[in-house]
Formats: sequence, structure tokens, C-alpha cells
Amino acid sequence: MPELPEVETIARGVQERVAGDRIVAVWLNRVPQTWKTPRGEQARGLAGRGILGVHRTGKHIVCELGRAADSPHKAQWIVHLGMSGRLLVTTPEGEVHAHTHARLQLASGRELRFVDPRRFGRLEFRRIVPGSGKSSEIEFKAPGLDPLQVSEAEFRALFQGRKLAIKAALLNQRLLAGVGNIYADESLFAAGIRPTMRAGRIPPQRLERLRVALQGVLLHAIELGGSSVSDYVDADGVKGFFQLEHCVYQRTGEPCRRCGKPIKRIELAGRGTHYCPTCQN
DNA sequence: CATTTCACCTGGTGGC
DNA sequence: TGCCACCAGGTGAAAT
Repeated sequence: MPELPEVETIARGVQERVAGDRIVAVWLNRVPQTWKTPRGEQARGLAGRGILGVHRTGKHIVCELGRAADSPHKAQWIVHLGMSGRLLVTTPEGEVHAHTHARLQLASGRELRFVDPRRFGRLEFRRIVPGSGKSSEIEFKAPGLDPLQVSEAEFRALFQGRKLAIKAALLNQRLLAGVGNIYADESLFAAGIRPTMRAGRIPPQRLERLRVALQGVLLHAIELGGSSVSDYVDADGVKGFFQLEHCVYQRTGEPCRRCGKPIKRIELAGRGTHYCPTCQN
């Protein structure tokens, strides 16, 4: 499940390999739900543009694109990986995986490919028109705050008065952009907070502990190239190693690394939720 | 409005 | 060994 650390790792890898390159040909698969911007518009918009840079916002990868021969405006290609999406930089001869939905042929001879078996990923194209009021022509930014940048006061304000479980709040992308199931569970363990606790009832001191824990977990995971559960790989097809550091996620029944008691699993907000009944209260 | 539930997908898993 | 029901979970729409 690509979350902030996995998306950050992929965005950095793609940035290193394709920044300064140019899109010379575009091939897009015919899977309608993939295209947040209509497929034809996307294909025409991408062709011929230079790639200025690649970065992450929330769980989205944004490719910044230069002007095209037939367009005076810069543009963006926005990739959301969903559950099983991959963004790969390959050679043209590289084996084309099943469920490859986009192939961008680059001037350097490489290809940028989007592969997504479960089809929860989405691709969007925007022309950036200065002064435009149209949301489709304004630079894309994930709606929530960046967990790595959020201040103590902002973090507290996010959860003020909220009745839902803290884990559900952490997963809400309109509050914090980039936290998914793995890092919600891991950061709540690191902060010693029960996932079911109502967000608005957590005292400021404990919320601050959660903010620091969340940032620590995310930064550590980025250092290790993300968590490879199921089939996650980075832009080169290389796995991450943070899954070896997981304390609770998918460790149901296994001994807590801190107290030795078995990790418990419940369902919360429609998702598998893992915690230590003694270390998290 | 705030919150909860559910559909969308396919590959991997586990039971028989 | 093979078959198949079931589950994982990010997101947005629908329901409450």
C-alpha cells in the first residue's frame, strides 16, 4: 500500500532518472476509470513536453512539465498509485508487465510506465494557466497538511472536537495528507495510543507525542525505502525494508517488541487495525 | 456538516 | 494438485 514513505521514495527515484528528459511518445491503455482527465486529452497534453521535475504531495506523485509546441502553458501529470500502482523507469525492451496502463517514451530512450493490477490508481493531467479560476488549471496540491511539516498547534487543531477514532482521523486525507493504514498503526504504537481513542479526547501532551512519533516513523521509513508488503517496489523495481521494523502492522498474535504480549487485531474504519493492548491505552 | 459504510478491483491465501 | 471463496485497502460517493 503506497503511503507517504513509499510515494516519496518513488518520486525521488523517478526525479533522479527523468528530470530534464522529454516525452516523445505516449501510449495509454483503455481502462476508463484510470483517467481522471479524459484519456485523449491526457495523451495529447503529455506529448512533446519536457519533464522539469518530479515530487510528492500527500500520496500523489506530481511530474512538472514544460511548455509544448502547441501550448504556451506549463502542465502537470499527477499520479496516484492507489493500492497496487507502480511508476517504473525502464528501457523500452524491459518486459511489459500485465496491467500496464501508461507508457511514456522519453527522448533519452527510457520509458516511464504506470502499472496497476487493482486499478485503484488514477492519472490526471493539468495545464497550468496563470490567474485561472478553474481548479483544473491551478497547480495541484494534496488537500490535507503534510505530516512532516505540520506544527504542534496545527496538529492539535486538526483533532479538536472530533468524535471519531484517532486512527480514522489519521487516515482522513483532508486532515493529514499521506498517512495510510501501515503508518497509522505504527505511529499509534510508537505514541502508546489506542487506535480506538476518540481524537478530540486526547490530551495535548499525548497528541504532541503522536505528532513526533508519526514524523519519526515516516522519516525512518523513507530512509529505508518504504515498506514492501505485498508487491511494492520503487522506480527501479527495488523493494524497501521498513516492513522489517514494523511493531504492530500485520503482526497479529506475534509478541509485542516492547512488552512481549500478543499483538491484537480489530477492524476499525473498515480496515485491519493492529495494536498492543498493554502498551497502547 | 460530521461520520460511517460501501463499491470499486485483482492477486494471493487458505480451506477442503 | 486444483478449485474457489474470501480478503486486502485508498478513495469517493452514498447513506446515516
